[in-house]
Amino acid sequence: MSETETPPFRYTAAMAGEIELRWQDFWAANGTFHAPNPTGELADPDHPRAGAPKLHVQDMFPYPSGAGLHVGHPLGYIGTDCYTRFQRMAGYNVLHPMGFDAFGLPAEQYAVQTGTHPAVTTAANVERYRQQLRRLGLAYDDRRSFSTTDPEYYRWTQWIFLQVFNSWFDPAENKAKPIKDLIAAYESGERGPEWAGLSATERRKVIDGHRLAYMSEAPVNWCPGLGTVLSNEEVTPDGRSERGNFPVFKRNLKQWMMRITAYGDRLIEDLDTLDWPDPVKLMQRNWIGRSKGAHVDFALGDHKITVFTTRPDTLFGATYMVLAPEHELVDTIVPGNWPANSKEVWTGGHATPAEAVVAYRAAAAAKTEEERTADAKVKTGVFTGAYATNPVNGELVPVFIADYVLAGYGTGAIMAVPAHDERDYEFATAFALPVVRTIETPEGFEGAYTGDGVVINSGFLDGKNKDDAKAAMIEWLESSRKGQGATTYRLRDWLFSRQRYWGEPFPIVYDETGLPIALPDSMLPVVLPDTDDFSPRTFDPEDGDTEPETPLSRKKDWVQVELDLGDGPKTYTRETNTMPQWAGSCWYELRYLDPHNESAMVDPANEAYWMGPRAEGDCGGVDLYVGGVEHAVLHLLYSRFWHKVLFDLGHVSSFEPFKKLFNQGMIQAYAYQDDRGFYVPAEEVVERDGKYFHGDQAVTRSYGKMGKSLKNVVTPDEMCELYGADTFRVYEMAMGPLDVSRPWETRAVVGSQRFLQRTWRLVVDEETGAVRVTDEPLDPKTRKVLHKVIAGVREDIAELRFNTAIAKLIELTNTLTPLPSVSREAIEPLVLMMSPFAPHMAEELWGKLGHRGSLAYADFPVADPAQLVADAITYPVQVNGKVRGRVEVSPDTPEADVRSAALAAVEEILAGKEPKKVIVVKGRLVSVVV
RNA sequence: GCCCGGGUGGUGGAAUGGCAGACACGGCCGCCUUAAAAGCGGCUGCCCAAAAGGCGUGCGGGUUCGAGACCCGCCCCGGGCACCA
Repeated sequence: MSETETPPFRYTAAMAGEIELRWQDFWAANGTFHAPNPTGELADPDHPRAGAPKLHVQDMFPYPSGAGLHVGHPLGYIGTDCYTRFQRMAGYNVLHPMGFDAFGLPAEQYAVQTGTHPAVTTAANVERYRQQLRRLGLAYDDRRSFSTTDPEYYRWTQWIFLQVFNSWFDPAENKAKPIKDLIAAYESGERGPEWAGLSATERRKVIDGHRLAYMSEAPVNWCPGLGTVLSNEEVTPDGRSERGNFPVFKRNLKQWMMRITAYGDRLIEDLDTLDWPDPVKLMQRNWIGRSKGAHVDFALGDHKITVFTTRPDTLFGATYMVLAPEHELVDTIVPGNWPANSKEVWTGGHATPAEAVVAYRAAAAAKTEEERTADAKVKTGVFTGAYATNPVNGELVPVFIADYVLAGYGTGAIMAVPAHDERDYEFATAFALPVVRTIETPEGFEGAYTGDGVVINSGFLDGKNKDDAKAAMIEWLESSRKGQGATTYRLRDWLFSRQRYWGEPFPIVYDETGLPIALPDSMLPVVLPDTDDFSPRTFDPEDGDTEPETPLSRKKDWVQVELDLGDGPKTYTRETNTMPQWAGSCWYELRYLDPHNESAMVDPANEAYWMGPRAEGDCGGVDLYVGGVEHAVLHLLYSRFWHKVLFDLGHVSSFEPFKKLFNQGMIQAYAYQDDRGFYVPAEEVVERDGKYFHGDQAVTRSYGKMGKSLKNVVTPDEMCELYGADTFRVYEMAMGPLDVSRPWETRAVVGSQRFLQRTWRLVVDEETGAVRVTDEPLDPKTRKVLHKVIAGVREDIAELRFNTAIAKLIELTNTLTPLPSVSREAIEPLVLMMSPFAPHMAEELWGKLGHRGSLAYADFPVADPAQLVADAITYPVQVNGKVRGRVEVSPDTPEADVRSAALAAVEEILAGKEPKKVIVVKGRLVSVVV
């Protein structure tokens, strides 16, 4: 292409670049996108949107990785930018901030490899991200940006930790309360007389046992390969670490936990107040895994085995019991010899029950998680030799151990009802155990019947239905002290400490008792100390018999600290674990509201304005939160939990952080491998006859994520260079609905560039640069098109349907292009409507049209309802479902006239046949049946 | 196995139960040009040489005057969960 022959005033990539950088400077210099707060440092009563209705829109902030952004990353950011630019013009005071989730493993691992401090790497990556995002023209309020690694930010992360630490959960009111209320209750004697007899240290232990953040010596997920423990959520179903894919071992270690299980009910029930995609709600419900039922005690000699069941109504059908192989009572109940009538299949051929148990445990332990899952259909187990008593009918039932019962769920023991539970049925079939039906089962039904029906063989429950029988049985269990109604959760408490360097330090020290002491707020932040030794001790990934060692524990001069915490200067030992990466992202939506407040996490007035409930029963929260579905459980569950604690303690007025959630799709790409399996640069591959070639070599195509190693990365920087940011933005928004994943195709970007060029050309003469717009009114037909487009575009953007909004703008542009003159009446609304998508070009054209300053606060066009009425309606006429003709009539034509006109239009096809039925759908079509 | 999504031209995708394929990419043709690029204009679901016509939204049934959309039964793809008592 010869540059010299391109018209001098054409909208080219070079011109776009010049315009874009200039407007980015203008916006920054004028603080165009600053959003005013009701109070405090960011209040601005003179702002055009001060006191206007608010709209808080937020993206899931990124971890700033060393690789920078590829074209897939900003999809959601551009989406929210288009949406918020539109809503700002439509009158809202818009909060649209961006920050960085900058603690985390990659910077630390890079530090271990290179010696570069994570703070240095992180700062450089954040700066790179900022530049890339700025180049896209994203309209953030830059005063509200922060990184989770800023000490001024993590000061408040630590403060929230202390709020959680200094609280307990009152089940009576189903909410968190200050721990000092609990201490007062103990001191007043209202929680029993024991308190008076306890030593100071014993009292602290009692209190610590109630805190929402507590230390526990409990089985945790120890990952020697990473040198750290992991939360349940960070372990994959096959027992490996989500990061790094190392083996994970269950070990008893003393760790910090957060009592998220206390919030199980509210985390489930409040989902109903949220405007979230159903699959995400479902994933949260499943993860929390609430089941309602009962605990039932089965007597066994002097012992009792407590089981959890969701089907207390079937207790009369419990014909055996199963304990998890690891259950603590197993060794106690095993008798010396097999009882007389033990079946061969029960004993597994072993001489004594003890031998059988040892052998089964060894076999179960040797199975990998994968084998165990794969064998799920084949039930294994062994008889313990013991019999327990069914409390409801006094019958003796054999007690088995089997690995289909999990030690970690419920009580690790079940009553087995083969007639009405599929797993129990399979086991009973394999071990020749009796099946007693307690619910009437349809004739000819084989297997376990889990449906509803009339209760039978169940004494006082007979004749009831399933639900009534459940309630009656729970009542009976409670009154006869054989059990009680109970709810269990799959959700476990949140393991909150990590043995890593690059995270928030805990604001906790230990005194000589070894018990934790919260530092006062005045000592925050506890700054992460400098070091050149970043790595936790890591081990052979397969060696589970290892102990964690934190990087901070090696900083002896930091760990030992002299403080005056009220009773004179004393030496304390600091907590050397750090918080998990989730901590910083658990509350960042709140800090955006009041980012520089030094006396509070957020001023209550600012929180109430931006996030407070709008109506009775409204949960409040961010109005629109956009991000990937991969955070459906982890991040979204943890941040909901923290938000509820802050709500209970009175720090926020909203009880959910994110009112509406939107999951954007992924931009994916093709990758190509040669016959050796090596990836070849995707941009060098050409297609011939449906096959793909790199040079002369045939290559195979695969489809998935963009990645450096796949050699298929396309960056927004390249797109800005080749086409300009506006073209890139329009392309990403036009290529499909925001929530759908789709392949990237660089060569298709040119379509968006042509569209912007055509629009530009409507205003600017490409040869002279002169503005071509006239003040002549539009012809009536074009005016109708204009208003129809305005109405459609408004609706589409409000519903996040950017692709169809852009299609309508293209249609309008294509309608205006062939007209002899370019009317201001059409051009000004077009420029305003394009500004959410192509903001730089729109600003530039707005200036050329004679306006001063930015259009960011100009009124978004509104359609004139009078113009939305069509002049004429064309009715397609169907005969037996096929279109055979059409008639054009004026919109107010009476139905009878439409009908006769339509019949006339298809007279030939009817060929004299009398229509059986004629249906006139007003404004739509006419359907004739013969 | 269970629970969610989703299958529409060569491609990305449009379509409150009412003319399937808007808009765009690609392709073909034309204008402009010494030429090419860019730009502009036209054509572009499939079958048939064309017209007329017929067939078309994963497959098979159904409801309806009318189904891409609703109902029933399958197939395929993507995601989540996976012995949770």
